[in-house]
This record gives sequence, structure tokens and C-alpha cells, in this order.
Amino acid sequence: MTDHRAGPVRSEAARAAILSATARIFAAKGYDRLTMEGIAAEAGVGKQTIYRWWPSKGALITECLLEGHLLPEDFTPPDTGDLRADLRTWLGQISDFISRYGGGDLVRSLVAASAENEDIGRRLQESFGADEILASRLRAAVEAGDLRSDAPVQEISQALLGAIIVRALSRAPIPDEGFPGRLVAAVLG
Amino acid sequence: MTDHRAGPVRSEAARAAILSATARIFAAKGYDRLTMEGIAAEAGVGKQTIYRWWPSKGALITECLLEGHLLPEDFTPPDTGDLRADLRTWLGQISDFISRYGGGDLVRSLVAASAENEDIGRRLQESFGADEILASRLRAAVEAGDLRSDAPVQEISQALLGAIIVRALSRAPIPDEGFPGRLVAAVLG
Amino acid sequence: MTDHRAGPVRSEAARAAILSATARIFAAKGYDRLTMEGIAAEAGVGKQTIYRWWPSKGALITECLLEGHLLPEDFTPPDTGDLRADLRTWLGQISDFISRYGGGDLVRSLVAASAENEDIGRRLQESFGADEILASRLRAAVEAGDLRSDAPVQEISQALLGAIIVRALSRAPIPDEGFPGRLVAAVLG
Amino acid sequence: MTDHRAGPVRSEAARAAILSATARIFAAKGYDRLTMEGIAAEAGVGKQTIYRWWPSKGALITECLLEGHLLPEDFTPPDTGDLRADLRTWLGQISDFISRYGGGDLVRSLVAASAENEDIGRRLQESFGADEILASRLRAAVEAGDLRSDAPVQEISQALLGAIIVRALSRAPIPDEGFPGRLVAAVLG
DNA sequence: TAATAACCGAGACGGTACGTCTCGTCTTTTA
DNA sequence: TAAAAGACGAGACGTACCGTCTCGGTTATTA
Repeated sequence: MTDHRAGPVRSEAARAAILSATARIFAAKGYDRLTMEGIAAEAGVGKQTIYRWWPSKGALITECLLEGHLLPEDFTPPDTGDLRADLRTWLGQISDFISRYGGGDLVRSLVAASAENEDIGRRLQESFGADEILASRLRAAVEAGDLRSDAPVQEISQALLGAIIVRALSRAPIPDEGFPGRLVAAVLG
Repeated sequence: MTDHRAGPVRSEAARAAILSATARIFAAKGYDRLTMEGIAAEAGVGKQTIYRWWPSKGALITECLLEGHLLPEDFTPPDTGDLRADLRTWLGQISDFISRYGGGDLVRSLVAASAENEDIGRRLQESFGADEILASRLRAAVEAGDLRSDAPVQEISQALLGAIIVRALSRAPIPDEGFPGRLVAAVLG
Repeated sequence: MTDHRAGPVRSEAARAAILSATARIFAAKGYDRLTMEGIAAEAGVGKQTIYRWWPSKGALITECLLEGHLLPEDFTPPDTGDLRADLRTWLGQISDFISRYGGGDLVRSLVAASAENEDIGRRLQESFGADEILASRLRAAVEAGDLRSDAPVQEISQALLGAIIVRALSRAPIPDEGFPGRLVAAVLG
Repeated sequence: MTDHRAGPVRSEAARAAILSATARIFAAKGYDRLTMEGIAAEAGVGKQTIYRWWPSKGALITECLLEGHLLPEDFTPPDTGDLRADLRTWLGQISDFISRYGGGDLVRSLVAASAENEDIGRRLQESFGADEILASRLRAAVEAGDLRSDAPVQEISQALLGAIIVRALSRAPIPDEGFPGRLVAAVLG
């Protein structure tokens, strides 16, 4: 028996246009000036087509995030064998990204969205590569003897990403090349 | 609400009513459902009386923060001579506060306000005692030999507070009594 | 032979369901709350099936009218030889109908549809029997000497029906049994 | 004195602009293409300013009607002593008006509005002068012996106006100069 | 009797308008 | 004479329908 219902199928073109328009406006104007009407107009789509598939602005941004429209770069920490150097590289990538794109505006918008929307909040660490990949990297370092066996892996990840976020919220510019180094020194001694 | 009336003499009462109403709504409904019209109604005040004194919602919240209406508790780290124990105490106070008040809702609202408003962002660390007081405490530890002389004081503060914020944004509850200890271990080894 | 195209034939069941649903909603909710989507849902039919056969809501209502779904009763004036008595009977039938069905709601809906749609407007007099049948009745009265030979037949019909419509639009209830008599007296002296 | 509340007073400029814009669009596009958003835009006014003072499109049109924005002309029947001649003059004025303005479009829009809105319906006869003025004219004719003492005054008024409306709804153009005469002949013999 | 073609229910699509809410400014009345 | 009350222009919200356009499934005619 056919388990698919009759009727037209969701328009992939509309879906792509909406996500793309959302990402464009989010990057250009920030979370709080991102409106559903603006998205619909930019995407050349009726508002109902957005509301038909996403219940809220947050859900839309979540999907943008998951599809990589908002943070086009990949913030995976490398694995060279030297944990601290790898973390410095990773933090340097994020710092560079922030410096290049509006000096923290995009991060702040992402944090504002996270504060308002549960799903986005849950995926925040993931978005910056501070999730399972970093955790497994840290666990490998424990096995290699680079970290103590009782090192609190999750707290280390949160502290590193959190420092970046606090800095973005405080509007302090990333000062110079030394920041990743100092942050790794602060967290891993 | 309060018994103030029209007239120039009562302006201080209006000011207090506005700040109090702002704090009450902020705590009850969060930053994004805090409206100027709601504040005016709750305070029994005309909207213009708010706009006469504060240029924006952010400025209003900033003043609430500075006057201690939003975070009624004082998050000053103690000074017992044992830096790590003091930090654990401090983080424990914050964790307790979060657990007691809505499990992070208030922190998230504060973060949302920080993301939107520059002044609030600048005072974010200060609000949680992660500012000069903590910095001087860390510098004293350097002098006492508890920390290396090149310890990156600011990054340590940001990492500690940031870990709290990332946890709040990710909606993970503070798990148990061990969190402050693990976080201090993560940051100061 | 290509005098008949390939494919299935128009579904009589769908046609009947649509007309019936239209009449039901028209009577229950009135012209302005009659929606194409509502008709489709009520009839268990796709919207396209309606638009395939009728170009507009007005055309649909016109067909309902012609098939007697909207005004289930037949408002043909009788022919007893006494013109004025026949007209009183006819106007009494219409008055009774109005009193029985929502006190003018249906007439008002019909008038609203007539104002918006040309075809319905053209058939308005016909719907109430104020068309050819009434005209020939009046012409017969002229021949019988009951009316002057230059009696303006069309204007008499329009005045009689128009008085009913004006009364329905003014929301004045049909007051008592005397109305048809007074109206005939007003128009034919 | 508390006979007037504190606060600003209703803007007469906004009120006038709204009524004027409503009348302009009503005349130009008809009732069913008259939108609240269109009115607001045309009047240079926020939508809320309309909804603050009028609950519905119908209420707005009612007020337009009462202030004479919709039917700029005065359809008062004259009083020369010759009732039938006066009625012919009056019906001629209305016929001329209909011919000059879109051939019935405005009347149909008014009828559509009457069908939808109770207040407009109640004032329909009044709008065309078929109310108290005409009634008193007819009563005077009774006293003067021009009409029988039991002439049904209200029904005569409704029949005259109704014939005009039925003609407008049927989209039949007012044929020539003879129509008012024939209609008076039809109604008053 | 297979292919074809138009039908069917279903419903997604780009739009328009709805009526509500809040913004930040401006104006009037009151105490 | 400042504060309350609240009207104002602006514009986003989320919903309801419009009329058009697919979908896949279902017949009836035609080759």
C-alpha cells in the first residue's frame, strides 16, 4: 500500500530561498531586525509558506544553523597531536572569523537567538565546534597523558567557548594574536 | 501601583516605580516580553515619563542592574586566602542563584539584553562580580604565589563566567554540587 | 471519431455536492462569509474542481439560484382572474418566506451577491418570480381591463419587488398580515 | 472636574483625512475593493487610528454617509404643490446622479454595504431622501386631497426607492427621460 | 486491452488584507 | 509645571482566503 499521501510536494526552491534569505538578513542586520515579512519579501515567498513549515523565527534560524548557512566556516579543531596548539588554532579560527565579520555582531546575534530559542541554545556549542569533536579530542589527550585523567572535559569546552562569548558580549575587540594563547593558558595552565 | 500622584514633587516615586516595575516584569516574563507599555502600565506611569529619563529599554535595564533590582544578590568572591576555594564559593553562589530562580531564565534574559544593548554587555561581567574585584583577587594570588606571574587574569575571569553562560544558554541544568569544583579545576588546573 | 474527447466525464456527484454545500453555507452564514475553501471542505472536494467548472463565486451562486437550491420555494404569482388578490398572495408568500428564514438575512445575502455579481443581479427579479411571469400576468390584466392600457408593466414589477428589498435592507421586520395589501394598494392604487 | 479625562484629544485632521479617503476610494473602486489598509495609506494614517475610532468598515461608511461624503448631492424632493410632479423631479435627480456617476456602480456599492452592515441599511432610505421628508410630503398630499386618506405612505416611499435599486441591481441603464414619469405612474396611478 | 487524457481530492504556492500589538513621539489635561 | 493619560504614524505580527499550479490516483475513450 502506498504510505505517501496525495497532493503536491513541498517546494524545495521555496525552502532554499527562505533559508538563504534568512541567513542573508541575519548576517546583514542581526537577529532583532530580522523580520518574517522581510524574509518573505527577500525570498520572494508568501508569509504563509514560511509559517507552514516553521513555527517561529527561532526554528527557522535553527535550520539555517544546521545547514551551515549562518556560520559558513567549519570550526573543527585540528588534530596534530599537540592539544594546546590545536586549541590555539581552533580559537584563532573563531577569532579571525569574528574579526572579519562585523567584530562580534554575528556572534551576538547568535547568542540573542540562543537566549530566546531553546533549540538554538542547545546547538550553540555544536555550531562552534565545541561539542563532541572537541570533547573526543580532549579525551584523546587524556589517554595520551597530555591531560589529567580526571580533567572535566565538558567544563573545559564551555570555558573556552564561554570566554569568546563573554568577550563578544562585552564589545571588547579581540586584541591581537595573543588571545588564543592566553585563553588556552588560562584554561589548561 | 504605588501611591504616587502627578506633580513635580513625586518624580522620585515615579522613578522608583518604573525601575521596580521593570525588574518585576523582567524577572517574570523575560527580556523579550518586556515592553515599554507594559512597564508604564505596571508602574502607573505615562510612557513619556520613562522616555524622558531613559533613552531605551536597554538603558532602563542597565540602571536596574546597577541598582541591584535585577540580581538581588551580591556575587562578590570571598577572600579567605585560598583562591580556588574562594572561586568555588563564588561559582557556587551563582549556581545556587540560577537554580533558585527559574533555572537560567534570568541569566538568559540578561544575556539577551547584553546582546542587544552595548551598555548592558559592558557591565555583564561586573553584574556577576567577574570584574575588578575578581581581577584584584587573582592578582593577589599571583603575588602570593598561588598563580604564575604571567597568568592571563582577564581570560580566566571570562572563562569562568563564560562557562556559566554557555551552560545557561544550552539549557543544561546545573547538575549537582560538583560543578563549581570541576569548573575551577578546568580553568586553574 | 473525435466528437468526444478521451477521459472520464464530469462527476455529477462532485457537482451536486458543491452546489449543495454552497447553498448550505450561503443560508447558514450569508454571502460575505461564504468562502471557496469552505465550500470545497464542506463538499469534500478539491478547490480546483470548483474552479474547473465555475469561474467565480458569483457563477456558483447563480447556478444554485437557477437550480432552486437557494430559494427552495416557488414564487410564481397565481392566476385567479383577480390581479390585486393574486399580487397580494404572491407578496404574502415572499413575506412568509422571509419571516420563516432568518427575517431577511437570506434576501440581504442575495442582494449582496447581486450587487457584486452581474449575472446574479440580472436574475434577481426572476428569482422572486418578478420577471416574465409577472409581466405577462400584468399584460393580461391590461387586456382584461383591470389596468390602463399604458400601465408601465416593468416599473410596477420593480416597485413591488423593490419595496420588499428596501424593507429587508432597512432591517424592519415585516410587521403583520397587512403588508402585502398595503403594498399592492400603494402601487396599484 | 472629572468630566474629561487627561490626555490628548482626538485629531480632527486624522478623522477628516480618513473619512475623505474612504469616500474617495468608495467612489473610485466600490465597496468590495475598499480596504482598511488602502484607506490608511490614502489618508496617511496608521491603521490603528482607524480601528481606534471605528469598529468596522461599515461604521466608517455609515459616518461618511451621514456627513455627506458619499452622496454629495441632496436628494430632497421639492414642494411645489403638485405631488406627482415633485416626485418626478426627485426621481429625475436620482436618475441623473446615477447616470453621471458610473451608471449605478455607486448605488450598488451602497446596497452592498447596506446588505452587510445594519446601520447603513437603516439609513439607506434617508440617504436618498426617501425618509421623513418624503413621508411628510406624502402626508401633506393626503391632507390636500391629492392622495386617499388611507394611502400607505411608507410603502409608497419604499416602492419608489426600491424600483430604483432593483433597476441598479439588474444593470439596466436608466433608459430615457420617461423613467421617472412611468415610475410615478406605476406607484401613484 | 493498453495507452491516453481528463477527471478527482488534496494541498502547496505567491499574494493581499485582516485586526492586534508595540514602538517612540507628540499633545492635552490634571493635580 | 511635571506627570498621567493616551492619540498619533509606523510597521511587524500571525491568520484567513484568494486563484493558480502541481501531485498521485482513478476512470472512460480511443487506438
